[in-house]
Amino acid sequence: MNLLDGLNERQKEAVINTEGPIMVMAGAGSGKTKVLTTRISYLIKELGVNPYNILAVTFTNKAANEMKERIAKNLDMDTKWMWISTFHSFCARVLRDEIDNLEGYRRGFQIIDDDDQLKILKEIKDDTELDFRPKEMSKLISKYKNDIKFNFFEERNKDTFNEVNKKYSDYLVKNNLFDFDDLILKTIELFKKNPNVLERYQEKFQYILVDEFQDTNTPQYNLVFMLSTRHHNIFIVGDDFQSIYSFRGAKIENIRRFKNDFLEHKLILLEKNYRSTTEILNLANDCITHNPNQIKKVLESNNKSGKKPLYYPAKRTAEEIAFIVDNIKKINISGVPYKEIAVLYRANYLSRELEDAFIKAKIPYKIYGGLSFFSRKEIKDMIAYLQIIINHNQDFSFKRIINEPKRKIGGATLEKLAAVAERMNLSLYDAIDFYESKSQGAINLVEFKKTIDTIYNQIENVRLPDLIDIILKETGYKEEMKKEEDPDIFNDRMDNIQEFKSVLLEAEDYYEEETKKKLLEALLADLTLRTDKNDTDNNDSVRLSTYHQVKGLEFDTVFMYAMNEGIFPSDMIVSDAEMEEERRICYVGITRSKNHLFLSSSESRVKFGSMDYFSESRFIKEMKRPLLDIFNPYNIKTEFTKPQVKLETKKEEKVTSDITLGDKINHKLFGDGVVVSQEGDVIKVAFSAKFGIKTLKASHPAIRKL
DNA sequence: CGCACTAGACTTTTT
DNA sequence: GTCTAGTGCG
Repeated sequence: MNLLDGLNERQKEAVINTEGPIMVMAGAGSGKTKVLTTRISYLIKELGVNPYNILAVTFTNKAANEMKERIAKNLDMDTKWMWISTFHSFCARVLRDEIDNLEGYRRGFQIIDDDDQLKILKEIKDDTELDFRPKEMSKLISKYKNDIKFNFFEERNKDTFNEVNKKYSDYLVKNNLFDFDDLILKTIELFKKNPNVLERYQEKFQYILVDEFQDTNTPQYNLVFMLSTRHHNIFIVGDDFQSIYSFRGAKIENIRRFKNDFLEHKLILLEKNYRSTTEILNLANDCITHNPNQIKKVLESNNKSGKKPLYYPAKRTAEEIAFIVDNIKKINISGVPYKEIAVLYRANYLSRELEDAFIKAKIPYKIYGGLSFFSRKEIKDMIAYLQIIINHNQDFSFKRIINEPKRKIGGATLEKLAAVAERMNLSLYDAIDFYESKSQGAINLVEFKKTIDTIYNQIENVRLPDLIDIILKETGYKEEMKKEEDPDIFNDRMDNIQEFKSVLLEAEDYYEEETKKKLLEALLADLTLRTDKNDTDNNDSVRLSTYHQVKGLEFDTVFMYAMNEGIFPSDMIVSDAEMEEERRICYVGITRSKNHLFLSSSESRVKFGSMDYFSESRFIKEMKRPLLDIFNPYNIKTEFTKPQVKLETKKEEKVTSDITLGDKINHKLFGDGVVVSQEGDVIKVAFSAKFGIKTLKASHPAIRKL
């Protein structure tokens, strides 16, 4: 089969124009991934380019893996070793190979995540007189590193920042650690200070491709720019309409910068949308026209027609949610699997109220967001153990697990040990040999060292998953877990560890290093970058998540929940530029749907524990009415009335909700009856023979307790 | 050292 | 409402 089959003219153009800088502006659903993967396949198959000479960078592991898979399929070859990766793992890979050229760092460096970063900052706070909030500081440090502007309220805060920032980066260098931002920055530093190294990579990467270009920040742009100056074959794909990560430093201006840096570039527009119905596209196009500073661009319809998006302005969240639940059921019965349905919202806290309703309605769902698999405590502990086993000198990991499980090695003992290490210029682990004391602490330290040595001596002879079992047993970790946690949590944690073991099993095949130790080294270096959420189980459930998390995905049916002013757009927005980005988030939401789109709002809702009133989102107000159908169960005018009645409704709900099993009640229409079942607000009532058993809402005004 | 209690935060977050 | 960081006590 020909690679180019099934591509439209524009897409083909983007594939076969292999030489020189190319900028592809690809609208939502216009076949961007297809173009990227076909282009790489084309380079290899038709032009005979060595895969090693191609570099493709993305932002998520998921996108990188998907590209690899598609190319593997196209060319029927193994692609796991190709340079198709996230910005961060690309940098990690370069740094691992070139670390000797980077001053201050050594082999076996470790990458830390946000959690670790916070820990270090707390440590700095405890060790100094500096007064700051670690969480706040970590945000500032990241902003600083990614060239994001920020202001200090007071001059002395600036001094504090500078001092903490200095201490923090010294800490990282001393402990041979990189945070996520460092991976990019230090790679740039490496290239700047070693022109010969840079030249090698410039020479190597004859073809460079960048996905989601509108999301690149300044350092990422600089990195890509540096690499491409030799061959100039740089291919970027982006969509300024979908730029929603400016808070992470992403700069739409990079598109303009690219035009200036590569004046001879060729521009290709992909505007033909293959995803959504005409009705959905019309709404998306209408939405984005309200951004004054956006380049005009219209998604062309695929002439696939469907239903108009349906908007429900509810009075109460309960009604709004009932609308969603009802429609999910209907859509599902009509043949759409749950996993093709998504309920999207602006912020994670909005998922709670939905979750309760989904449980009651017995709709399978999955919430995305929250802790990633690799940031769970037990997993991080296991990683730290592996780290310390193969590299005893990792003080950072040492500190994490020295008293985990509890070995009665407390702050005092550790401080003394740190002093010894400092004096003799040793790692904490090696300093144990010189810790001269007869205290219990000393005995415990030696005991710990023995345990680690015992495990170390076994690594070459066992399979990696078994190594975890050995750690669990030898260190007493499992026993302590069993003792400390209640059975449910214990089982949960063991399940996670089991999952981790399967990751290790996979790794044994994946990596080609000759010793177990080297294999582990390579794996551990990658692990922190594997933040993909537990995405593996492909059971059929509705997806609940934020708009940000579904960028790049598509669903048959999308619900846009809580379309209220102050929620979406968020009330944290202050500038016009931010409001435009907020509108782009709305655009991203709309364009996720293929066939059905539902939007809803509620006049009253509970935010942070207290009831409040919200007007409908400006994004709804500004949508041209003919593009939307309004759902109106009461058949009254849909203009919002001001909420005088609301407090009463609330009271009523409280008064009547104490109806439970066996209660006698009166219903305005059905007369007297007895409650025969109750599940939350949902009750079943046995009325007289004429009406039989009815399922009702306990809080309904027609019901009165007798 | 580890707990229990209180005060405060609470938008998004590809890595 | 719910989580978590920080404090203070046993």
